[in-house]
Amino acid sequence: MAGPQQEAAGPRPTSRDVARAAGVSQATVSLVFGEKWRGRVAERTAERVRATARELGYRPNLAARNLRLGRTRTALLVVPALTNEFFARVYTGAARVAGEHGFGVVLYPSPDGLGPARDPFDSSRAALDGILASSIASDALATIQGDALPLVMLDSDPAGSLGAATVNLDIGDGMRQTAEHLLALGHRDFLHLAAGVDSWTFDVRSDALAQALRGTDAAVRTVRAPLTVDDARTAAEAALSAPGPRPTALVCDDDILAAGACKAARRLGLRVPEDLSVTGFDDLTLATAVEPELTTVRLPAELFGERGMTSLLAVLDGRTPRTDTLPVELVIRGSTAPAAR
Amino acid sequence: MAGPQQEAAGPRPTSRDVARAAGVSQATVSLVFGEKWRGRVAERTAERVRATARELGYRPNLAARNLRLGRTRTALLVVPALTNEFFARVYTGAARVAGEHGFGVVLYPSPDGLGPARDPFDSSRAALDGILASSIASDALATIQGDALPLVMLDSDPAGSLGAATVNLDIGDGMRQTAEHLLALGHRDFLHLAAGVDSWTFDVRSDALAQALRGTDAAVRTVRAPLTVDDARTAAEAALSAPGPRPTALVCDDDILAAGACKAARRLGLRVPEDLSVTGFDDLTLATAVEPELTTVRLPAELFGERGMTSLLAVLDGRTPRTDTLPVELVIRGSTAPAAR
DNA sequence: GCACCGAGGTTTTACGTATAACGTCGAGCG
DNA sequence: CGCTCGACGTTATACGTAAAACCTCGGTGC
Repeated sequence: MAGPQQEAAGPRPTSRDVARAAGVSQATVSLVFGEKWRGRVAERTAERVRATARELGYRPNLAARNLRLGRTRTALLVVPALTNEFFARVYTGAARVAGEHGFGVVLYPSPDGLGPARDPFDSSRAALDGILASSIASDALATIQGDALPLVMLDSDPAGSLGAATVNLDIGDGMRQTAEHLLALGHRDFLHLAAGVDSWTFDVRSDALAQALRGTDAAVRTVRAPLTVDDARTAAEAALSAPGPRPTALVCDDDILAAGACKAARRLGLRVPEDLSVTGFDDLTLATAVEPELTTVRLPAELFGERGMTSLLAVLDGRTPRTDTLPVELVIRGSTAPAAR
Repeated sequence: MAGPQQEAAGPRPTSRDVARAAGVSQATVSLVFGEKWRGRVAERTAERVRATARELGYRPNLAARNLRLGRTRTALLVVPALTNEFFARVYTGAARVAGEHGFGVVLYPSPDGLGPARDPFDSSRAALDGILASSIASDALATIQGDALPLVMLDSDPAGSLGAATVNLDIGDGMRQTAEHLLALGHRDFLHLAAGVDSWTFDVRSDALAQALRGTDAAVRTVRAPLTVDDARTAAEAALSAPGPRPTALVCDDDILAAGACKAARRLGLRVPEDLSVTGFDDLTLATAVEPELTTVRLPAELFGERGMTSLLAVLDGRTPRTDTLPVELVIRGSTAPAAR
């Protein structure tokens, strides 16, 4: 417990303190800690400096180093909400790559929106080198815009691009795979349960679904709901008990919506998948926790974050990152089955 | 789109550039941006400075400000994994409070462990003012220890405390409420499905459960499993099909484990809750997504993070934070029922 | 008429580090 | 012996900001 602590509190020791105690100049201390002392400092001296530093509990002052070097090795990740497992996984991937390159990741503060009174960047932007932004967090984009920092977008609308590099998920293809799977099972009456936010991703999914059904005799109706189990259940319950022919396939934009839809079905006395096929998106933990397990489009969330951070690091390095689109994969489980006759 | 951009790239303008362009001294610019210019700078001048700054696209250099002020308005949050919804919610609460006080939050890098080769603090600790650490992330604690930074613990073992302020969740009471609920339903044969990591929180839960059953004729057996749905299902399946009398109540340390346990029961042809009562912990999204909805102990995750950050800010402010324990609440849903005779 | 004052600035310095530029000194060599 | 050279350090400076200390000047009280 006694360890290498110094005499209680006092201000943190600086490189100058270490230098004085070790009988060398401040520059030498800096060299030793800079990992760039090959041939500049004798091993004996370096070891003495390190020992002294340890004794004094010295840690280089990051703020000073950042100022001196003009870079901070910190990137900002902008996502709507970490409580959504998808974005937590994006963060995980991004943070891993960042860490491997000695970078830290800061999150856009207060994802569920603190009052718009303050400019959130003013306070919580620890000095940054660059920004990795999910386009879903649309409200934050305006703030980012004014910024002259290097920017990489995650899944941005190619049309409305800011000229920034982008990493995409092939959401449209996921929707296509889903539709073809359901068509092959004989489904013709689709209900599309979409997330409440209206963004361009809604259009991508809707268009892909419509495209896939074109040329068939299948029809689709769309309902929107906020991204919670309860709201999805309510919306699905209403839609499924509406007059007219009941859909046999329920395509959801998210596993959370799908889970809610399954609950709605059960309340209405419908069996999944016998009476109603349900599909999701993301392949969250949720997808295999519910019964039946969800047929869903697996999105490579970690990889998404990794690629995004890799691209950002490339930009910071002066290189031009390739703009690529990550493939997605339909995972067929127990929530889909042949359409009832 | 043309907005207040300057001539393309070039190095970012500094306060000196703004000063020169506005015909004032650098100090004046600093005063204007310091929000502390009441009576020091005439309104006319201040407005002129602001206009010039806007025109040049000036943003104060955070690294320099941090160095000068000796504080960074940044706190580190140490949690095991953000993909666990509980910790994502802790983050959300902490980030909200931090944001309200102009603080940013950095996360301990690469929660699922990058190679131990590098000291993770070296690189990704953006210059910090303090640390908020969940004691669950035990491997990180050693690293933190050497640090002279202000520290607040989340749910720390009171015994092994580092003398740091602590915010606690009353996990033991949650377990007690669970046990009493099940006892009242007539259950006498308990199985305790615990998370795989062995930390002091395991002891807290085990002890509380044992304590609650003391004086009754009930018995409990314990099984451990890693914190995933699949592992929990496997472990529960094995335990439930073991020889001897089958437990009627399955107490899980986490909703994820409980979800896995429910799947195990279904595989074995047991109905939940008629044949087997199952309880969880945390009250995650999962808890109401599965069927039947889980009886579980709701932990105030956001509040937990908020209180922790509030305490940390108090410490940074030189005040002594009160060490309190947050109450938890058993939420009774559909996964528990009277014991079968 | 003069000391005083407050408003509205400016000059100067310090924060802790990294590194370019500059000694110093003993060894090697023609 | 004088000269160069590499190894090992040191001195000096800059990064961009905040703020203490210091000027200047017109108005005021006596």
